[in-house]
Amino acid sequence: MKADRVIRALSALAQEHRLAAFRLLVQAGEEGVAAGALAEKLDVPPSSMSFHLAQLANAGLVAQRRESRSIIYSADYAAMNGLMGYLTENCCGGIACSDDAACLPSPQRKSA
Amino acid sequence: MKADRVIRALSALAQEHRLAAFRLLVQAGEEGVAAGALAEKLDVPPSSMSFHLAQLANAGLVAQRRESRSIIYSADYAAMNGLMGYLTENCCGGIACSDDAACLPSPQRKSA
DNA sequence: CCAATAATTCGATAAATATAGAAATATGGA
DNA sequence: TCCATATTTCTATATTTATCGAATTATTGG
Repeated sequence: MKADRVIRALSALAQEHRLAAFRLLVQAGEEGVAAGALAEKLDVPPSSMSFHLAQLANAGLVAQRRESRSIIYSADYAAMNGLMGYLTENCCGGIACSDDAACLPSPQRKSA
Repeated sequence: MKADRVIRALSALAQEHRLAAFRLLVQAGEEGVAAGALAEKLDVPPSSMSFHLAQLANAGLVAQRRESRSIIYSADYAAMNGLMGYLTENCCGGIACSDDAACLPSPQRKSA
């Protein structure tokens, strides 16, 4: 993952409503949630919600698909993984990285 | 980890120089890096670097200690873990979370 | 085609953030 | 004490971001 994209992802998540929306999407799974439903659940005007969803989409954190009149958003788990990986890259300079308290469980994991 | 603190952490990381600084600190480990060394390495004026480091510290992502004339910054790995955990909480609604392509390796991990 | 629904884009304004020079604060050594 | 070093705080300015009503675009059903 490139630095520029990581920053867009972090910026996208660094906002109350977007963070809340993303978490709802993470929990919703592949099925996703409609834009309007998110707006209602978060008590945000539709135009504001749309603005925020556009940022999440631009950062590649969510996918969108039309379903009849609604536009359904869903979390992109691969992007989320990429973000985590970038932050923890070369954690601790390789030393003591398996130490429970000091570092992440599996910082440079590529796949299961 | 509380939402407010998560947002401060994400905001802190969502900036070119701060993200770069944090990554250097993550890689440096417990030893840490002096403020001036970071400023030089990132080619940022000392006052700007100080501003950015203050944000990282305020977000709880880094610790600082004085060592003679220098102030040494180091990454707080526990905070980083907390951030990751928050983002992936209840990933996929519990379904298919072990699936390699769909979700994180160990999203709700509490300790090793 | 027309009305209703769902969402986005536009536009104007308010608020927060980044930048960096200058001044101030701490530390260590001669 | 005086000077050099290391960093932070102050201050001003430029830039970016958030908000949300109004207008616009897309879809469905009558």
